[in-house]
Amino acid sequence: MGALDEHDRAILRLLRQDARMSNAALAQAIGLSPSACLRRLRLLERRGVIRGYTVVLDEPSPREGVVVIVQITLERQTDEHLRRFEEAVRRCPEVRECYLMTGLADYLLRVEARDAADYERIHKEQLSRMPGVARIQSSFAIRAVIRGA
Amino acid sequence: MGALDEHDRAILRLLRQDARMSNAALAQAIGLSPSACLRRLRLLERRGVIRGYTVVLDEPSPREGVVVIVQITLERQTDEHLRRFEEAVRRCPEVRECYLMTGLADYLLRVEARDAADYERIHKEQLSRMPGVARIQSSFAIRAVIRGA
DNA sequence: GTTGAAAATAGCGCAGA
DNA sequence: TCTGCGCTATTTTCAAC
Repeated sequence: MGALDEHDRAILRLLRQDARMSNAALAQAIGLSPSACLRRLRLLERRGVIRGYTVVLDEPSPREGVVVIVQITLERQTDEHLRRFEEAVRRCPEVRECYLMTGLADYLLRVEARDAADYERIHKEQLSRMPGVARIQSSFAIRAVIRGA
Repeated sequence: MGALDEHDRAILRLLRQDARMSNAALAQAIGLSPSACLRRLRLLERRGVIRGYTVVLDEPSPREGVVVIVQITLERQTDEHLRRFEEAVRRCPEVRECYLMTGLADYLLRVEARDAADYERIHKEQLSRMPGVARIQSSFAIRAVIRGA
């Protein structure tokens, strides 16, 4: 049931590049009729393969921003709790990386903010409001020696 | 020039949640006519504020290898010690990111290895031999939710 | 920023391989 | 079951105000 065929993969590949392209253009690109293409798309959404669509914003120039390593502990570690938290974290553009970890904390995040005040906003408005969050521990990077994306 | 007003921010906030929502719905949500809303959207795209749109998938594109978050404490934090350590860490290709941190540990690294045995080799032959290293604490990532470079 | 009209698109039922 | 076709409501897009 969980198998994606060639058409499904083509849909995902194209939408990754431009999620706002019309279904008509999408259909033509993969060589299907618009209705067949749309039906596949809705099925991918309903199956949960596609969680949503988001805008890619212009990133603040990497030298200016401040990097914060955030360790987050959830109240519970059930599949449902993990799933809901991850869904929220994927929608937060300031979170550049996120790993489910072994050890004390559940998640390790790399967050990029413009400055300390901006991080305070992200902490208050985004991180602390994510579902199931029990504890947030933030460590500021003084300097990047080797920088990620 | 670079000022985003309340309407622009509303557009970005809504598109972050669902980039495929229709311009008509977007316009209604922010209280503007569809054409005014679309003009703002196109302007945000042309200005580069909006870089693009992508689909949020259930799983990040799978890549091979295991991610290990490594916290390293140095024996001393003098400039010379930091410099020599950083020089060594830059030469180690398995270290994908490295930050000088506030808090308990001095450095936080993201290391990518092929598997656990490969990480053991990196730990033994590279990390533990870096100059001035007092303590190495490794945490394995179970899964990448949002993946870095 | 708004209105309105024309073109394009989405979304749905239905029939066929 | 999945595809393609036709139809209608909705949406996009552009012009004029």
